Amino acid sequence: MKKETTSLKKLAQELNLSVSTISRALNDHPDISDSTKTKVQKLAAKLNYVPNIFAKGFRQHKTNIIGVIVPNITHYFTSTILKGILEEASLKGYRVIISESNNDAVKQTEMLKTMLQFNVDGILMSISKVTRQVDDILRIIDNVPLILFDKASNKIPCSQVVINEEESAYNAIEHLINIGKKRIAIIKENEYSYNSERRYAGYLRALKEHNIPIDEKIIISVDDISLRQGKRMTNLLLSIKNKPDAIFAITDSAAIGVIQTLKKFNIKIPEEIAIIGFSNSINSTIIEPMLTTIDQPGERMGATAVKYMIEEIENPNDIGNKTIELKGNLIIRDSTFKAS
Amino acid sequence: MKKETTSLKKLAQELNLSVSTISRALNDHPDISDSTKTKVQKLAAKLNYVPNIFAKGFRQHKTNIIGVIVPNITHYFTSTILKGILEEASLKGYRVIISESNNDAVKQTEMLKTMLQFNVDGILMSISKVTRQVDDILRIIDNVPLILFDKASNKIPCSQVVINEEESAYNAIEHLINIGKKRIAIIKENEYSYNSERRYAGYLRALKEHNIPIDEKIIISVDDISLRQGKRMTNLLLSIKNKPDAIFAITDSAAIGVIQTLKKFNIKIPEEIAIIGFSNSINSTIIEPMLTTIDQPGERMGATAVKYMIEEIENPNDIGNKTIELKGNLIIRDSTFKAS
DNA sequence: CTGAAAGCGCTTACAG
DNA sequence: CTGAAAGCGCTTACAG
Repeated sequence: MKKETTSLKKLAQELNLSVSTISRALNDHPDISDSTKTKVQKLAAKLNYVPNIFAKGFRQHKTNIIGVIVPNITHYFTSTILKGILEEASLKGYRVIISESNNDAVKQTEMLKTMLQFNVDGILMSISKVTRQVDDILRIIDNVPLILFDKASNKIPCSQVVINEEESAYNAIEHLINIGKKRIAIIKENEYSYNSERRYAGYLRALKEHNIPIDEKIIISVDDISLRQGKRMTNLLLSIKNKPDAIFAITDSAAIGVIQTLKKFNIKIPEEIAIIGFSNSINSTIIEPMLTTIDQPGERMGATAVKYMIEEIENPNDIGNKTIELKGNLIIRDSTFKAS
Repeated sequence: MKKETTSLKKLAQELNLSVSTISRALNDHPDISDSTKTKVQKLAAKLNYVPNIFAKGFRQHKTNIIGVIVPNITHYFTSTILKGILEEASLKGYRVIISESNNDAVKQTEMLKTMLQFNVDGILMSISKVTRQVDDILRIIDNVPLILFDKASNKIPCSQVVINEEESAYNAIEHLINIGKKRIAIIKENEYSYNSERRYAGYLRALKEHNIPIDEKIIISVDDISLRQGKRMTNLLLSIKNKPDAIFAITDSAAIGVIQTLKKFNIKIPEEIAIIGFSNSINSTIIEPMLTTIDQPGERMGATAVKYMIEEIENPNDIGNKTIELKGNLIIRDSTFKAS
């Protein structure tokens, strides 16, 4: 049973003032005398008054809630982004409603609709891998500010906060070239995926700029870029006659599968085959040899997305359409370079 | 700029009916004729009507929002619990607001207050490690259903969903005894922590029931139970004259630190020293040797907590006060038992 | 079967 | 400097 909560009305009765005056006093309105203000504020504190955000939001068409949709909350990188979102939002007085799309486009649209129903002030989204139709998403944009992060899309005209995926991948490949690797394989995603496409583009550009021929036979695409697939694809790569001398797996977990398989075959890492992943997940320092990878600033990404979101919420006229790129950072470890 | 949304009023005007009738038709009220109902529902669909949950909730004193407070969203186990919470809540038509306490008791109280301000229908919480004062929490209980999960407290009279921590630890220690270990160290937490206390209790009971003397010298307490501390404490354990032949670290990350240090000193695992962790995190299968640990059903814990929560929300008279224990599952791997 | 009216807790233009 | 009143979008007891 909910206890009776103190409302403006109650405070008004207690002090023999009108509800309007109480409201103004609590909001520090310039019209109200200081003596009244302190009187009201004291009583409010004493009676543990908490404004009813719903009534307020309902009245002002503002809820101070930001909706967030991510494919999978249990991915470590995603959870660090969420941490950044929560922290920044909390600082600015916003609450966050989180939903998972589970990489299901239909569910994603559903979530978007519910978010609208909850009158969120804005939506932050990392789009599902299988989002082919963006029509549903575009329709939402009309009603409420939307900002995409991490898994973005150039088909959607809105602000986007991403990692410099292409450049990071480029740097990774260049590092492999610098240590003398000449035949560099990539394990990427099959389905259209923003991250995969961008990293693949960086891979291609690096090879081209260094005049290394591109060989389709060592460009491997998989459905889901998992540890298990990393293992399977390594078996495949080892079976071709002209083996690669380096493998760039576009996620850490796949890269770890690669390492585990190479170790099974007693292939020397990095001498025979070097490996690079992407994400700097915790695992990348636990696998032996430790994995060279690209660190992504998750918390900063989340905080940045929230900042731009609040900007748009508070200035509804200039809806943004810029892409903010945060820098990934190549972390060189034993899987590409032996210190000793 | 928000587009004009369709309200009951608009539908009413369009159809020359009253707002009351529209409301009833949409809610499938028995009083309304079928013909009116279909007419209204068709137009609503056509005009893309979405009810304003705030007006509704405001009116009915119900928001269909569940508040969730956790110490740290980036802990893998926590994120799996959240996944379960999100899924179950979504199925039942509830949204979830998530906040992090960062193990800060003051912030935790703040979060509780904000949750109340947002009129959440109920609060699900995993309490911060440093919660000494539960007064603030107890005050909240009066206003809204509260259920604790994972990090619980017997000082708070409310339903709690936890793992059978004590029994799981007991099983872990018994397993060590079964493989012939006689001098079993534990690395646990210093500060009061529900999980640590329960696991420690299981450790003590197992030793007692198997008539193994308890030796304070190999009962190690640390401030934060991290990988780094796992390493440091292993150094300490190796420095004492009568070394342990097994180490139970109450988290996987600490256990991994233990393994890494033992490997550095070329100590054979599990022959010389066996190791058990707790959580079955992803890391536990990547470290070599793979870690024996206790698997905790995170998603099920989250879903269970939500189920009981909705129960309490919908039957405000019988506030629960039971403890639901989910079973952890000992997963035996190479760090305690060599298959070959 | 349908409608008019009150009210949820708040803010704000208007009046004094 | 303060108050009375309208209204945000909805539901529901009351009336017919």
